[in-house]
Amino acid sequence: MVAVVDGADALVRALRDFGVERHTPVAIALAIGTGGTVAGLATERGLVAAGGSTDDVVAWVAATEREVHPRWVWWSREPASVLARHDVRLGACWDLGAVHRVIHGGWRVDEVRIWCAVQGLDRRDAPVSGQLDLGAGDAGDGPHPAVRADGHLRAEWVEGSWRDDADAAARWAQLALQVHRRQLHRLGELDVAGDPMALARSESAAEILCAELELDGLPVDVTVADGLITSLAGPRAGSEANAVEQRAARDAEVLRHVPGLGTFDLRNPADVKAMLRRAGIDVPDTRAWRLEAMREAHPVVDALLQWRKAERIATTFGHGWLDQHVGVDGRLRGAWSSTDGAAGRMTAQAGLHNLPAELRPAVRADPGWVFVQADLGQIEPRVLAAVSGDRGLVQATTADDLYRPVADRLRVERPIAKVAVLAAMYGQTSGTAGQALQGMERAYPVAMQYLRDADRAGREARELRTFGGRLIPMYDTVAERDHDPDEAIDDRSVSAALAARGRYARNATVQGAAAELFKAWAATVRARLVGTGARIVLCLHDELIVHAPEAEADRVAATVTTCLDEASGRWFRGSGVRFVTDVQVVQSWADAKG
DNA sequence: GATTTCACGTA
DNA sequence: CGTACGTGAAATCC
Repeated sequence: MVAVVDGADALVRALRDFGVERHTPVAIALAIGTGGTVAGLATERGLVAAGGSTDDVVAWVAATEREVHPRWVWWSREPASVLARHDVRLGACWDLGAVHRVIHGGWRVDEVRIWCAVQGLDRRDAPVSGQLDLGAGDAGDGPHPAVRADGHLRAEWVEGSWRDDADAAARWAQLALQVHRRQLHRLGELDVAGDPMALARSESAAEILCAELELDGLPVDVTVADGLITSLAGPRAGSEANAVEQRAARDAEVLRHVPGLGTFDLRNPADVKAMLRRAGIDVPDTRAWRLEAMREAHPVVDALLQWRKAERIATTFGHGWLDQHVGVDGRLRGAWSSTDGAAGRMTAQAGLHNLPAELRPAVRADPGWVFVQADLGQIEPRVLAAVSGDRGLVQATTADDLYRPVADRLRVERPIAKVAVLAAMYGQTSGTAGQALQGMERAYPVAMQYLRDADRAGREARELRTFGGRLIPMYDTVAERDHDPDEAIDDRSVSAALAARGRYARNATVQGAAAELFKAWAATVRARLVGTGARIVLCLHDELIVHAPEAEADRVAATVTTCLDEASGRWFRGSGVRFVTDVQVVQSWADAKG
């Protein structure tokens, strides 16, 4: 049954006919077509097809949000982007792609992968675009117009043939609802200590957050940015010839320290290595940390390191970067991914996640606005305490500075304790960490056992999930080496690869759980800020920046703190672990003191 | 033209 | 012989 509607009241009325009452907990699938002029909704009892102007359709969805406040189910974040562009920010959602990544790991996702996974189909058999859809799998009408008799999605539907047709959009939404049911079932089967359902919800919310981060952007004062870049890398080049001239001038500052030794391309590491050797400095590579120790050996080293710094700004974060990624409205925008390939951290492009500290003064709140900047303190060891349940480590989290009680327990200085804890989590065995690790083993055996189990799972390429239930993908680097005929497979390289996998798995369990907590926190903050002027404008692994009107600053700061308690309470229910955040209200990112 | 290597910024 | 990511330049592969 498909109800065709042409207004907000009609839409809500149609939903009521399907048993969806005001504020009943219900999932409604949503597909929004071309330009937002077409929307299809699906409930368990019936479908709704809506068509009109973009403003109309957006308004109808917004009305449904107000009236029903459902959990919106969609294939991907696209509807959230469309709605956000029209300033409609929804509350709860279920993103099939995000949940797919939880269940199956990795970051690549599309409708075909999602569908094949829940239907138990082989993706390689799926029809591809351009192929005539007349194969054996296509005999007669199936139960759904988008699904072939062999169970695969029809290529033209995957490509978006439904987008101009409200009725078809409703059918597309119907499939989303079907996938949602299957994902719920699959999550219910997972055997993990955490709460996969809660993870699915917060990972879904992170997708909306990404859509909004892409739209809103990070406030940047272009004038300040321009000044900083100019002081660090020189003025904006007026022409290509001018740019070449500037580069040559920068290079000359280094090369003048090695007169008569030949000419070297500073952008070519092999050339740089040769240059240094001529100057009497022999290094295996020319990395900064290695050259740092050689600063005194020859003046060219210091000049080179300074050159590298300026070159970095000039090439990656120079005027070109500013022009390309910062809009005329003073917003730095890049694509956001809610999940990286390994542990599930958020990633961002356009330099949002690796902006050099020197440029942070340019990240400024608008006049009359402020940044509420918050970061999680010592998140990884606290998360380790929670996921492992090590009572001693849990006890240590009651301190503002977790490393203090750990140091007391290990009977070492605080810096040693810190190194020991980090070494355990990262799988480091060399250096000064080795000795302190012995103490860790005695003091926190449960946490250490947890890490060792992860390490072993990684070495053995066994399936491993984070506390919340995300599958950690295992890349079989040993097998990959087998395919390289040039490389001898000696025992050393095999054991090195195994050790690397162990470290990867060890770290991914901790980093992954931390990423999940962070996203749950960010999602909670986001939900709490809907309806206010404040917006999350940056997520940086353990740090959150909210752009807020000055008058709302204190309230937002309190919200950020409260939301951490809420999120961690849901995440690590009853773990007794204390999570802490340092919240600051600042005008510029550079003013936030770590 | 696409992929790999080196380097370096962030957490 | 601590992990992850994105980016740019040059070398390298095809």
